[in-house]
Amino acid sequence: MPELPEVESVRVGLAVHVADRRVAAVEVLHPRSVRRHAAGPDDLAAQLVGQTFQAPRRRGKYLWFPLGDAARAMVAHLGMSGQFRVTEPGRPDEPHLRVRLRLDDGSFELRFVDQRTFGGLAVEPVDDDGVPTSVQHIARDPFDPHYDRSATAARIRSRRTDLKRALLDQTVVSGIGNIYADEALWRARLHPMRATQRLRPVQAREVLQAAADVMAEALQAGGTSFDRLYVDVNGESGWFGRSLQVYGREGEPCARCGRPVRRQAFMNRSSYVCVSCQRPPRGVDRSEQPS
DNA sequence: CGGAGCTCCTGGGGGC
DNA sequence: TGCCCCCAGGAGCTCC
Repeated sequence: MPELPEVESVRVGLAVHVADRRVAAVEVLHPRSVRRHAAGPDDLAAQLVGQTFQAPRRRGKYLWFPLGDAARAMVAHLGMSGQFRVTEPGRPDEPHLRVRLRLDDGSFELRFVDQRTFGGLAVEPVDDDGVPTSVQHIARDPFDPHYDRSATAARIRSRRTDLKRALLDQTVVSGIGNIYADEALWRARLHPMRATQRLRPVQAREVLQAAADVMAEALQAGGTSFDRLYVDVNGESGWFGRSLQVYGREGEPCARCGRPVRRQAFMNRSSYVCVSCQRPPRGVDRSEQPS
């Protein structure tokens, strides 16, 4: 699923194609994909046509394209399955094509394709820092030059919840999803159910550093795939899951200790842990269902 | 306001 | 072969 490294790959790929391009026409093929644009599909199109995209920006998993008027931006979230494709006009529509943007004189198209429609596009005002309305509540991510790891660690420890929940909370630290949360926890040898308030400061800092490291490595490798839903902006499958040590590896030996990786139900989704390396806190069964 | 649970959505896969 | 159910999960929303 697209987490920070995947979204960053898309941002870099799109920068070449869309920066300084003018929007000639917008066609919304599925209203759900623009549901975050409160004024509706026609208004979205009207606000975009004639505008020029500036180089795309990103915070966490949000991507946005500042418009030439510098007062607004087109915000994009890929959700579970969103993709951008840059194509020539006339290429057959993808089965899950949701929004088509014709750029320049119509010589090429930017297509938003999204099977599960968890993602979407909207046009929003930006604040003095250029951050769109719907992104303002999102915390800075570990790649942000103003990201403060110690402050983020303190914020995690001030929460009254378990560690994985805090890592997934985009208002605490952004960009981390289920996959990189599991990877970071494994690297830091911390169990997902550890109480945030009982963590030592160094442990909170270490799991954040592990998250930053694993995401940087994934970005280097071109993002993570294993779900062919994700392709880069030109439709080429270029993402690899090779750096994942625990996620999706139920029953396989832990790369550190050789004991089998376990899959545990957590927050209505899956967590992959080595219960030998990642000691469960008291009260949590080491074999099954933590919550 | 913080925390937790619910819900949106679609296609693939397993079971029968 | 066909059908049903479960699963994947980001994040906004609601409720307490």
